[in-house]
Amino acid sequence: MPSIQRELTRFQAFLSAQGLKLTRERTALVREIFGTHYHFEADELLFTMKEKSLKISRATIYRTLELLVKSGLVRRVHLGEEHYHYEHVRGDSHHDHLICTTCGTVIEFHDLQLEARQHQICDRKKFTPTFHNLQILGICEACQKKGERPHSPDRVQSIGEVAMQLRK
Amino acid sequence: MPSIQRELTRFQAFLSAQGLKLTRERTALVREIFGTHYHFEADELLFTMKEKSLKISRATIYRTLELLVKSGLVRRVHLGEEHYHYEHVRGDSHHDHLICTTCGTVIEFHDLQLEARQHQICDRKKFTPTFHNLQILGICEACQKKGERPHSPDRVQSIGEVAMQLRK
DNA sequence: GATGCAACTGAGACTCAGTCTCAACTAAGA
DNA sequence: TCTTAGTTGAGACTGAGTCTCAGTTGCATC
Repeated sequence: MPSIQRELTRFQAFLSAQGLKLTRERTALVREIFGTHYHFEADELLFTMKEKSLKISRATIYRTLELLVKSGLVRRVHLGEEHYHYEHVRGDSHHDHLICTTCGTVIEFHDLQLEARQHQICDRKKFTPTFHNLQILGICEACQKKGERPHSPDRVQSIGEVAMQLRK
Repeated sequence: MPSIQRELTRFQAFLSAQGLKLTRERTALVREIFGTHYHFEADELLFTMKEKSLKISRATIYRTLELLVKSGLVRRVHLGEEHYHYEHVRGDSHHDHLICTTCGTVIEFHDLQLEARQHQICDRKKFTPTFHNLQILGICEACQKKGERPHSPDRVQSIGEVAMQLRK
């Protein structure tokens, strides 16, 4: 069970440092986010909160997510769909994603050798990197066992595209 | 000067193979795309065509881009903004991007060692990759010389975000 | 060159994620 | 308890992209 209390305390500290308030809505959202999801979407939250009869408007959800991102508790990521996804920020910081195009599972990884090579490439191009973003799309172990075949990679260049094809 | 004629011929071949037609609008778009831009956006095209008094509707632009992507002449990529970008497909196939967050320059690169390491990671996770997507954000050589400082990378997790901050 | 017709086009309505506005409400310090 | 700045929800708005449909056009055939 995740330590929601710790997240709430950190969020409150962040808010009061900014002269902002910890409201009923913000508390409910933090509980929801850190209580269950690891990767989640804004719309998903909107839906879950409605289901739990906690009416929280779309504007408030987006506003709270923005604050959570600013506070460093949550991170905004592109996981291959058109829209944003969010994920909890934990002790370990940067990581990249393997995304299963069949079941949508997201596997995180962090590889020093890969990062080192990226830095070498930047050096060679005299480019000073500040951030990078890598997603690898494919089929996860479980789906392979179920006999899923990879979607043809030909012509497919963006994950958004894969995601769109999946939805059809 | 790029070989627009070759692209046009290839596009026409693709179209007629599908029982589709090479119209005035499609020809104008192919000329525009292969005549100038290397990386471009749908909206940019809409604007340029209007400037040249070649009235081509938004719907037609998106439809033609879809056909160009299907024909393999053009590739759809996420270059860090909310919306899509497109790029010419040349002989060399896959590559990744270095994107300057100051001036927007896009530098392409392809690195076998990097790809090999990605495959190793997938192997270890028993993940079958079909496609990947890597953007490295930072400051290009020219901007460094102009004394541009990198935008703080802290909290910044998606390029979309960087792009949005740039626009403000 | 004329004809037929399937494919194509533009205008504008629509969608969907996300943002903005504003009047009514509320957390929290004094 | 009072005050007030910050917050909320409803709904209008935005911008990229899609869809629809009536009118237009490329092109194979005669």
